[in-house]
Amino acid sequence: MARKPTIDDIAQLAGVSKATVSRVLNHKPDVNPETRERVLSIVQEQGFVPSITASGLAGGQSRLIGVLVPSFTWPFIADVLRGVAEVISSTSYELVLYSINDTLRGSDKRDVIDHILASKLVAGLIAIFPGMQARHVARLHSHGFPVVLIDDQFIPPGVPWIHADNFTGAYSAAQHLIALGHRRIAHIQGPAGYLCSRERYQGYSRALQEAGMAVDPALIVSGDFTEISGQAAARALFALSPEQRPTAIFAASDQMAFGVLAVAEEYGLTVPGDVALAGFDDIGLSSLVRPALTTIRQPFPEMGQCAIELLLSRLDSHRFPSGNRHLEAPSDDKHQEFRIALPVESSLNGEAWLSNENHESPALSSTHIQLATSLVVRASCGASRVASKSAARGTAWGAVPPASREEPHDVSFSTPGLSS
Amino acid sequence: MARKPTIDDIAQLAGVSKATVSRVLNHKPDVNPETRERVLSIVQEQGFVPSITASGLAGGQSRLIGVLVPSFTWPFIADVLRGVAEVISSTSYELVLYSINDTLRGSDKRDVIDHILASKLVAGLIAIFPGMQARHVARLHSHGFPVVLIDDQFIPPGVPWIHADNFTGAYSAAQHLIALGHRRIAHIQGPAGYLCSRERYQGYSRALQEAGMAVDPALIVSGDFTEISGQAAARALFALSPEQRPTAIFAASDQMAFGVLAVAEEYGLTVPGDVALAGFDDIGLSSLVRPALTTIRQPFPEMGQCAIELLLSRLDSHRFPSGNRHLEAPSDDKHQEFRIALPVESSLNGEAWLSNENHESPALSSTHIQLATSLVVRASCGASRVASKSAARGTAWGAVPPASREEPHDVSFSTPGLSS
DNA sequence: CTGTTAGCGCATTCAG
DNA sequence: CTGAATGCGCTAACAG
Repeated sequence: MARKPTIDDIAQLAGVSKATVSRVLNHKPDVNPETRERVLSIVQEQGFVPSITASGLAGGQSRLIGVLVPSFTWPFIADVLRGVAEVISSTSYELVLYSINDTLRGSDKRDVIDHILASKLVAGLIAIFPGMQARHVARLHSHGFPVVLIDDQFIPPGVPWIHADNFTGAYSAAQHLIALGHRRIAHIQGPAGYLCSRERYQGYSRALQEAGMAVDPALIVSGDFTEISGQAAARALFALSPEQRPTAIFAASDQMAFGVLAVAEEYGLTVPGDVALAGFDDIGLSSLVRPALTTIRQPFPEMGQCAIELLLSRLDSHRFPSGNRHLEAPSDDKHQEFRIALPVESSLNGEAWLSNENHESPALSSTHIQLATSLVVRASCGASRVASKSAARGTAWGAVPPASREEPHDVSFSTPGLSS
Repeated sequence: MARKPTIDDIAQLAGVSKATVSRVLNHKPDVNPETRERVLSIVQEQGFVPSITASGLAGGQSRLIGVLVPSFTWPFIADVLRGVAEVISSTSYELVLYSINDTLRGSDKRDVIDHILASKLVAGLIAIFPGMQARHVARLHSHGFPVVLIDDQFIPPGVPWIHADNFTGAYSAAQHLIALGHRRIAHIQGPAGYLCSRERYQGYSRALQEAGMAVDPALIVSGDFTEISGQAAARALFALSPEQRPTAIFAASDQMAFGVLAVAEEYGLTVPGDVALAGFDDIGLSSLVRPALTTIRQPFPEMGQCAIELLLSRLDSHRFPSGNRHLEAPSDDKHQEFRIALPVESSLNGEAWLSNENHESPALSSTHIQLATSLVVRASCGASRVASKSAARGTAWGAVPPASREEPHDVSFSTPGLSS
C-alpha cells in the first residue's frame, strides 16, 4: 500500500491481462460481466486510479482541460471557475490553470497561448475574457484545437462562445427604472471596445425608445468597469445643471455603481432618494452594500458549467462520470442526476437555451450559447418590491439556469446538429 | 507545421540523437556547446515544446503542481492564486486546480485528497486553507508527497506551512486604536477553531494589556468571518448600555467589518465619528467602501509566491526558468531577476523571513514561513494620517515582501539546512 | 561528449 | 470475449 498500484498489479490480482483491466476501466462494452465485477472490486479495494498522463500518452488524448483566466482582477472569475470546477469534478478530467499575467507584454501574452497549443498538455481550452488575446485563441480553434470562449469582447467567428444576455439585462434594468417613474436616466457605459458594453447600451436605449423617451447624449458617460471610473462618471453627472441632472443612473457594472454610491455621498445625495441606481453583474458585494444594489444578475457559475459541458461534448469522450468518487453520494440534488443521466448535447437541447448562428454553413459552425440574465431588485432604486433574494450568494448555485428563454433576438433552435 | 513536432523530428533536423536533444532541453552539463546551440535553434524555429506528460512519465516525475482551493468563496483566494501563477509562469511547471466543493460531504472531501495522491498526476500540492481537510493533507505529507499549506487553522506537525503574522497584525491594529485614544475597544473574533482567530485575539489582547487595559469579555463577540456574522456582532455591541458600548471595534476580517458598517448606519451611528472601525485582510474592497476601511493587510499574493517557491525548492528539480518564454523580456523589474538569478533556497535565506521550528529534530522537520502583515490606515478609524496607499489594489503586487522582519516571537534563522 | 537500448503506465491494435 | 504485442513521447541508464 506504500507504492501506488499499477495496472499490472491489478491485472495480476484479478487474474486477467492488463488489456482487460484497461477495457473495464474505459467502459468498453465487450467484457464479461463477471470479469468486470471482479476487476472493479480489486480496483476499488486497491484504490487504483489510472495515471492520467500515461493514459493520455497511450490513448493519444489528454484528459486535462485548460482554463485560461485573464489575471485575477475581476471578482466574478472565481464564480466562473466554480462552475467549471463543479462540473469537472464529476468527470475524470482535471483542470489546468493558465493565466495571462497583467504584467506581461503583448508578445508574452501571445506566447502563453502558443504555449498551450504547443505543449499539447490539455485536450481543450476554456478561455475566460481573453480580450485582446481572443484572436490568438481563435487561431487555436482554427488549428482544430477545441476551444470555448466565455463572454469575450471579440467573438472570432466560428469559435464556440458562451455569454450572458447583456441586451435583455440592460433592457430590463432600464425598464425597471422607467417603471419607477424616472424620465432622466443616465447610463455609465463600459469600454467602447467591449461587445458587452455595446449590448448593454443598446438594451438601455431600446428600453428608453420603447417608452417614447429619447436618449440624451449628455446622460451617457463612459467608464471602464472599475469603481474609480464610476466615481469619475458620477462626478460628471452630478455636475450637470439641475434640469439636466439624471434622477436615475444605470451603471454597466456593479463596481462602477459602487463608485457612484461613494460620490453621491460626497455630494450629499441619497440613494435612492435623490438618485436611483442600478448596476450590472450582481457580484457578491452588491447585496451587502448600503443601500443594497439593484442590479442585473449574470449567471457566472452557470456560464462556467455551460462552457465546460460544451467543451466536453466536443471532446465527447467523457463517457461516464468518474464513478469511483461519486458512487456513494446518493446525488439527491436534481442537478447532478440531470447531468449524469443525459448525454451533454441532449441536456443542452432539452434546456433550449442554445442558439446557433451562421445559418449559412449548415453543419455546426459557430455554436453560441446565451444565458439569461435577471433583474435583482434591491434597495438602490427605491422600488417597493421586497428585494429578491434569488441571487443571494450561494442560493441557487449549481442549479441549471431556468428554461425560460430570452428575447429571441439571437436565439434559434436549430440545434440538432450540435455535436458534430 | 500542422502537426506538433516530436523530439525525434528535432533530433533528425539537428542531426543528433534524441537523447542529445533531451540533454539539451534538460540543461544537462555534458553537451558540446556547438551541438547545444544547433539543437536549441532548431527547437526555437520549430516551436518545439516537449510533452510534459511524456517527460513526466519517462522521468518518473511530473512537472504539474496541484493547487487545492477550498471552494471559491473567499475573496482573497484569487490573490493567492495570482501569486502562485506568477511564479509558476517563469518555470516549466504547470498548475492543476483542485477544489473542495462546498456541496461535497465530508467523505467526498477526503476523497478529493485521496484522489490527488492516488492519481499521481501532480508532483506536489499547495493546499490553501484546507481546514478540516488538513489532516488528510498531512497524510499526503507523511506518504512523502510534497505539500505546502497556506494559512490553515490546523497545522499538522511537520508539514511546511506559510501564513501571515496574525498576531502582530492584530497587535498593531489594536495599538493603533489605543493610540487614537480609545479605551473601550471591542473585538469581533473569527471562529474559535481557527488558529488565525486565536492569534488575532491574542494580538489584540496583548496590545490592550501592554496599554494597561483589561480585556472586557463583554466586548468580545464572535463571528465566522462573513459579513452577516459581522452584522450580528455589531448589533450585539450596539445594544450594550452607553457606558459599556465600545468606542472602537476591531473586526477579525474585513468582511465582518463591512457588516459593522452596515449596521452602524442602521443605528444612526457614524464611522469613525461615533465608533472607530478596523478590519483584517485588506481585501480589494476595503479601500473602496465609505468610509475606507483601516485594516491589516495580509500579503496574499506573496503567500502564494512563497508557497510555490518553497514547494519547488522541495521538488528541487526546477533547474532553470522555462527559458523559451522569457528570453526576450528584458525582465526589468527586480522581482524577476531576483528569482531567476538565485536558486530558491538562497533567495529565501537571503530574505530572512523564514523560520524553522521544532529544533528537536536537527534536520529540517517543519519549515514554517511567516510573512509580515501591515497596518493600512484609512478613514474608518478617524486617524489624521493620510491614508496609506501602499496596499491599493495592484500597486506593489508582485514585489517580494520587504525584508523587514516581524516580532521574533517565532522566527529563528537556523535555515542553512533547509533544502534537505 | 554522444548514440543505443530500455522502459515509464497505459490504450490499442491484432490474433486467438 | 480475452491475451500478447506494439508504441505514445520522452528520459535514463548503459556503452562507446
